[in-house]
This record gives sequence, C-alpha cells and structure tokens, in this order.
Amino acid sequence: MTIPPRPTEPPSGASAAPAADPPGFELPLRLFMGFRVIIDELHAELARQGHPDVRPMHGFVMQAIGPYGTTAADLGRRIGVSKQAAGKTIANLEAMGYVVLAQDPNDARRKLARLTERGVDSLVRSARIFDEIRARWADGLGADRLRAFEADLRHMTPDDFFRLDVPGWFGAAG
Amino acid sequence: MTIPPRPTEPPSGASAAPAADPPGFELPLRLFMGFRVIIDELHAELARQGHPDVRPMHGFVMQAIGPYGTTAADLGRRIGVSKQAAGKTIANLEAMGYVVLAQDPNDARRKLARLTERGVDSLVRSARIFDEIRARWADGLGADRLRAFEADLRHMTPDDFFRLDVPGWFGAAG
DNA sequence: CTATGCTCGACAACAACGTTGTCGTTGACC
DNA sequence: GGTCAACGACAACGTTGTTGTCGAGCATAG
Repeated sequence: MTIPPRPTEPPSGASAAPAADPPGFELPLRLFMGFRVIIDELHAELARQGHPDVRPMHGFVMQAIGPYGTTAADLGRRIGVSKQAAGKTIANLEAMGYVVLAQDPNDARRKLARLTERGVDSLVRSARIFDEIRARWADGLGADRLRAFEADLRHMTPDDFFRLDVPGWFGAAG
Repeated sequence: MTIPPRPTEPPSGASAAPAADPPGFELPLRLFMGFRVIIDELHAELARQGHPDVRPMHGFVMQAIGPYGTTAADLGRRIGVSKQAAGKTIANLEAMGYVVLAQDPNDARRKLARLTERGVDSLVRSARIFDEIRARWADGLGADRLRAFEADLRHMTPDDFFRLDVPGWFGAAG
C-alpha cells in the first residue's frame, strides 16, 4: 500500500488497549489483494501451460458456460450482464478458439455456445493450478487455519451469487 | 454461485476422508465476494450519507491523493496506471467537486490536485462506515476469529502494493 | 550563458467492456 | 390464427484504459 493513512482522529482515550483492532478499510483491501494475488498466479501459470491469452474474465465465463453449452441471453442472466455483453464475450472466446457456436436443433432462435477441447483444457488446468495455489496457502497458514479461514469466509459471503460486471462496477456509473 | 462445478475427475481413491478440502477455486471466489460485499455496503451507505456518485475507484484514488495533494503523473505512478488515465480520473473528481486543481508555485509545470472539504468528508465517512462493517464481521465471526482471519490474510498478501487498473486487468489484454 | 535532456500536462487516436434501444425472426400460448 | 415474449444481430454511446505526440518548464553539463 502506497496509499497514505486515512484522515481520522486517533482515539486518544484508553491508551492501554492490548493490540488495537486494525482500521476497517484494511479488511476489504486485503480481501481484494488475496483475490488478485491468486488470480495473477493462476494466469501466470496458465500462460506457461499454453494459455497465454486467457484473461480472468474468460475463466469465469467458461465456467458459466459449463459442459452443456449456453446461449448468450442465458449466459448474460447467469453472470449478471446484458445479453449483448455476453454475446460479445462469446464472440471473443470463439475467435480465440475456446468456444464453438452451433444451432439448437429444437429452437431456431437459440445459438448454443459450447466449450472446445481447448476450452475444457484451460478449465482443467485452471482447476489443478487453483488446487496447487490452495496447497501453498495451506503451507503458509497451516491446513487447519486455512480451513477455518475458508469457513469464516463462507460464513460472511453469499454463496448463490456472482456478478461479472467487474469493470463497470468498479469504475463507471451504473 | 450459479457457476456449475468444474470438470475434474473426483479422486475415487481414499473414500473415508473426513470432510474433504474444498476445491481450490472457491478461495479466490470467496475472497472477491467478500471484497465486493463490503464495497457494495460501503457505497450504499455512502449514498445515503450524501455521496451517491462516488464509485469504488474514486475512494481509492482520493486515498491516494492524500492530505497534501498530488499531480496526475505522480498519482499515476502511485496507483499503477498511466499519467493520462490518472489525469482523466482527476478531471472527473474535479467535475464532481471532490478535488480542486491548483498551480504549484515552485514549478509551473505541476498542477496539484487537492481534496476539497467534500472530498475529505467522503473519506472520513468511508472510514467510519468501514469500521462499522468490520464491527458487523466481528459480530458474525467473533472478535477473536476476525482478528485471526485478518492476521492470516495479512500473512498471505503483500502489504506494500496496490494497483488500481482493475477494469483493464480483469477484462482486457495487458 | 547556453545546449541538452527529462518531466509535466494536454491533445488525439484507439481498444476493450459495458450499457440501452431497435428490429426481424422464431416459438409458445390463448 | 393472432398476440406476446424471447433470441440474436446491429447500431450508438459512455467509461476506463492504452500509446504517441507535442509545447512548455526545470535542471544540469559544458
């Protein structure tokens, strides 16, 4: 953090407090840094293993596409963006060779996006690398503490929701 | 998570393992969700307290501007983006009334961006809201476990670095 | 004192990702 | 068969980044 301390007055009262709690802003910052460190590690290793062009977003999208394929509109609903945005992402993944588009024989409107062999490969490798990174966290913290850490995290976060509108969410107005 | 399970083969060997470890991909996902939940809470409350237009990025940028002001080029170096990008963000914050630009009397090239009263107010309120959110985490987990949680997080993340190129990092190619 | 070189801020052009709105086609349902 | 909803395609636009170029100002070497 090169970001300077926030302008708050220090509590000049009780001075014998044992190891004061950290300021509240540290928690989200560290959560994000943990996320970013892991994702950066993943993609560095993924690049070494033959997938240099996959971006963080692509991994999440391919997970959302799943083994049975999805349409753009459905994908959009799943990851919380418009169907147009989902369609553009699918087009990118198609151009990169991670996805193929096929007509749904039962519904002439629908166009199913399915993972290619290369797409599945990137997902399988990602899963393996994620497990390796987690093992490194277990080395750093101890297996028990990591499990407790994950339990706490699970307790404080929703588990039925994930939105992928990160760029717009972080920066621009909704 | 509406995202379906990853396509890996389950380890069909040792079947009597007590409470298997979660897959590695859950950890980064939960870290990010924790970040997002906290930031969303912050900005919902910030909007209620008179700052509806502040975006997540703005808070980080204003923290980086700090009490003494900064130039665009310096800000860019600090948060890890180009000076042009930093300049645009400063211009936005200026239009929103959170920052004022002033000439540096010692160097005619430099233009110092300083926080306005309103800018400082948003930061002070943010700090208070962050503390309230942290208190809620302490209620949910217990004060001791939260402290342990933060210690673990601190142990696994760098503490001298924060890049703000989130939109590009997540989505686009570097 | 002057010449070189670096830094700053401004401007333009461009890429990536998101949004809303429109439109023709297709499917479902009354 | 007629009406309505959903899908995909297209266009237009806003925001956040990037690179490249440029003139102006400061510092330092000669």
